[in-house]
Amino acid sequence: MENKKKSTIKDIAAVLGLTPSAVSKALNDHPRISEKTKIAVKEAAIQLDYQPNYLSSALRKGKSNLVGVIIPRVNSHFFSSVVENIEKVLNLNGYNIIMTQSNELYAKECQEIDTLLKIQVDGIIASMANETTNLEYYQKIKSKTELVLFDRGEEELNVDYVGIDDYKSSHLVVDHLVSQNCNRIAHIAGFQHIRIYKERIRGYKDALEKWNLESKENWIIESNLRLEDGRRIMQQLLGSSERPDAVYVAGDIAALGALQVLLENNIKVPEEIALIGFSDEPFTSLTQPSISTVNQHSDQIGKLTAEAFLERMKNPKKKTINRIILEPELIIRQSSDKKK
Amino acid sequence: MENKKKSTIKDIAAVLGLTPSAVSKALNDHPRISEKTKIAVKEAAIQLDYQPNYLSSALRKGKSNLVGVIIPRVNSHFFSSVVENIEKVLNLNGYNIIMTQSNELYAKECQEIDTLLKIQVDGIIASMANETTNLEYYQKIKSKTELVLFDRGEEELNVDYVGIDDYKSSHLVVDHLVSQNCNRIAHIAGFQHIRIYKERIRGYKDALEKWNLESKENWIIESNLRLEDGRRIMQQLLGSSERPDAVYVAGDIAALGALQVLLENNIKVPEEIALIGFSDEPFTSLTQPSISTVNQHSDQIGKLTAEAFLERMKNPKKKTINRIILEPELIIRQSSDKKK
DNA sequence: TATATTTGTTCAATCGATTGAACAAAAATA
DNA sequence: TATTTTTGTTCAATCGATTGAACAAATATA
Repeated sequence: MENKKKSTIKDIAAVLGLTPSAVSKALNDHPRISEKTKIAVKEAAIQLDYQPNYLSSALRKGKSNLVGVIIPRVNSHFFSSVVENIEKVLNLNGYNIIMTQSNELYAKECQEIDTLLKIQVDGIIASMANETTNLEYYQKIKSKTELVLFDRGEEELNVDYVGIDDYKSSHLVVDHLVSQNCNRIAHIAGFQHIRIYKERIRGYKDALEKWNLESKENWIIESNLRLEDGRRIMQQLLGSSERPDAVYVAGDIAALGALQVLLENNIKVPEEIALIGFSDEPFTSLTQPSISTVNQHSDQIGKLTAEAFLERMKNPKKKTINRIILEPELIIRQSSDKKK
Repeated sequence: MENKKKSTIKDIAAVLGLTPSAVSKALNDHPRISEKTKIAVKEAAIQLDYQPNYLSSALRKGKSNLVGVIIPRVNSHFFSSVVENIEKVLNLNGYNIIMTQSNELYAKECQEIDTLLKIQVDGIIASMANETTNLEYYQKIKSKTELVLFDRGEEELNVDYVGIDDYKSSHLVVDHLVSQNCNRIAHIAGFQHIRIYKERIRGYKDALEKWNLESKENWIIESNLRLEDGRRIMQQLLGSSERPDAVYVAGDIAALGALQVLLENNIKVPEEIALIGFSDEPFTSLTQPSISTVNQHSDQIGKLTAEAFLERMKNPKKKTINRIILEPELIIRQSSDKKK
């Protein structure tokens, strides 16, 4: 009763009295095959519910048409939006993607890389886990297949990259806070060993200097930027001798944690302390007050990353590296907008 | 300079002066191969950084060792936790998973199914999209490969299934609310065409009846259970002539939306209106007040689903269907706990 | 010593699709 | 009519690993 057999070109060939190779060529629109046979073959293929055996053609062609995508976590609007857009572009070009998440863990990331290499993907698009400092596994990818990075990338890997201008983002944030008459601006930061967070810190410091504002070392606190990190650090800032009048958080989730603590302590946001997050996660517009944040253009990043990947596939040994840096956009919401 | 060639058993054979078949057998611990050769071969394999070509062995064996997992969305703790646990169990058994999301859309789901079938997965584990009512594509999966469902499943598909007792969950919720002296209990529900939501509604009605409570039809409102749905429906309930004193929401995100509206209207939770969600998403313990909810044992569901799948793979033509139903657990938090 | 058994390896076919070369038939050109 | 060109198809090798059968050598048994 169960009829799980799949039909092959052989079956089609048998039905039409042709050879498998003629069928294959007909399906692939080979110029030497007559229109008549092509039509007959394609009809028979539909009749028999023929699905090409991906494994065999991939083996023969030396190309799986699968692309591995590694992201730190998927329950983030930024990453899932990027992946969605990568998928959209790659699907149009005949690729299918396999999405995996590292959960920000180095060990998991290594395991995922091994899996992807094992199933012979044609290339890997990745954004590195927070934990990752050892680049060995990324070197391994490079030695076996193509690699394109987005958002979280390391320059020394010397691969194609798409991201935003993190340094400039901090300037946008600080400039805006200054315009709101803030002058004691703290920064709940990500870890410096990750390039994007280092850049945000550098931008933050330079922007403060630009405005002749004090830059206190204990106003820059690095963390994993989880919700609980935001809460903990905000509490710490509130307890310090000199309270900031604005906090710039390098991630929205941590910013939410910080906001929770502020509200629990009956601190008026933005009047007493203004708050700005990073990434434009959807919930930032839903909180009370809504949270100002930086839009990273996840859709654009996804699209451009996929295009960079396709470019690389077309030209695997091109020496020049493609680095695409997008302009950040500050989204001003209630948490930093002191209307006069 | 770039050295992206991968070594094959041929290379190993050449190095050791053996034939490829001897190498293959040595690597697979064939009994007829001598210990000495096995050791030599395995050593050479490491030396040459040999990775078996997954495509060729999959083709030969007629088995890809890939399992497709389709979930409605990944930015939900429930689903990502289930997938994580499925992956854990399947990895131990030599399978790799390909995770895809339908985004609750029927069209996307169909597309993902086609992709998975195309790349010849050995089976598919899925939880159906909210939108899905046409089971044609799931029938297609059944006709081509193995299928196991969890959480969102349809009985008429007649496949292995793992989920919780949704009917009983509603009883737990209502019983608890009654114990808190609530007697006007509304239900923000999911759509009836999805079995789990239908069961929750049925349990809710029966539990009300059990306690001789009025069951008003306009206190059961179906939706997609997104945040905005929760907000909209809560507003609607507040505006109605007879306000409920408790609201049972069939999803945590919608419950969060409902809570936001309650707080915005300065309604005391749980004193004036008690609130209970569903799924035990992590944020439910972080809100102020924290939200009571139903724990679906996502880790267990993942583990058991994977095991059901493995069982099915071992015995593809077994006629009896495995239906595993777990006990729900009510987690009482501030939003429904009126301490005496 | 002759024969049977065990052991270690090679041979050759296979999975399904692809592809350049070969070939025959039809059409075009000289 | 003879020769070249075009067209439509088949042949055979290939991708890399697997596997049953075959074979030779070593060992055991009669």
